[in-house]
Amino acid sequence: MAKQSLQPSFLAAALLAWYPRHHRDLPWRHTRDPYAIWLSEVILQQTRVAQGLPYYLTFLRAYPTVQQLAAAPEAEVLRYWQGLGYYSRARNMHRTAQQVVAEFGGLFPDNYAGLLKLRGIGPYTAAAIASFAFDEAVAVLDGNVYRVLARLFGLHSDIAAPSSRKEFQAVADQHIPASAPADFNQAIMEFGAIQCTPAKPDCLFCPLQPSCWAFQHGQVALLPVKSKAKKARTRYFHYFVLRQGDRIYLRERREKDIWQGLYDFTLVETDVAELPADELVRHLDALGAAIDTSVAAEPSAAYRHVLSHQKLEARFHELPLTKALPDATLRDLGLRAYSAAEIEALPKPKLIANYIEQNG
DNA sequence: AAGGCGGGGGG
DNA sequence: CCCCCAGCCTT
Repeated sequence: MAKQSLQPSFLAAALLAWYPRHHRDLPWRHTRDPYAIWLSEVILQQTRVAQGLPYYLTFLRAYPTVQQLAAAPEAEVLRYWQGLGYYSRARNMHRTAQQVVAEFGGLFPDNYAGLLKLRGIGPYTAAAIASFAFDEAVAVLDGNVYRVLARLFGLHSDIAAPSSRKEFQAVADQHIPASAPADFNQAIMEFGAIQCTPAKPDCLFCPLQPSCWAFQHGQVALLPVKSKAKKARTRYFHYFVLRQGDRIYLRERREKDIWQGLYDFTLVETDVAELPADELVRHLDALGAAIDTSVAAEPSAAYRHVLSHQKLEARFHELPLTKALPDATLRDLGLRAYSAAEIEALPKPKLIANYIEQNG
């Protein structure tokens, strides 16, 4: 078969022909509302469609407009985000909603450059909103697009390196048609998600197979080039589940660390798996905690929780209190006693939500 | 440029 | 157990 040259109009035509026959029917593809598009794109930034879809529907029902999101308490916004991860996305959305309402009268900027200035909106999300909501001809560059372009054109730059962006963006911008920027962007991402997948791409039935550099050179499995992330470190968390009656003490995580803005129990972190017994006693004394030692139990088995950059090993010490913690302790540690209903409404890391679900 | 930030699915 | 999936912000 003769190799075809991959001209801009040819690639666009092929993708635009492929898209209507293969694309998934997803709710955010039926709206031109920049607010709804923004929400879907932020959720999809680091989340699979199957995982993000229910969150999109629930979130949009809770906050149908940017005004309603802006007026919500941050903890409530985070509670809707619970389980999705990368919680700075929700915190940034909340702050940007407030800015859009306060400074722009509730109207989003209608172009790429204006959108890019907003907190939490980077090159990808700005291009997505600008093209989907406002028909601006700026190409999106996400993981799918990197992969498709690397294979089609034989681009060997490391896609994990920030410096590669310019090269890929230039190629993508060269191929996006001014007549259908939104459909082109949807199509090339969907093509990467369905046809030109990371593993075992469907080259046999690919309309671009004759003009695909990687296929013609037997390098489909070698592209894109991507340097490896470094290994995750292990952290050991020793949680104190301080209970008084049917209430449990929790605190908001405010430090610059994982799970900012979410609630968990007070804890001691060590670099060893087991907390030495004398360490436990010392910390409880420091808390001013009056523990019912007749009920106090051994710590739980280890709960392993894997993040992309950290491996957590958590043990939970169930500690029934005979009286409330001293006010000074509550102040120092930011602790407060919450009822079960209050705890349900608080945003919590998956690890903590799982533990409470299993242990009341 | 490098590091930090969650949580899934599949082999 | 390993691998893969990734955009934005801060430093």
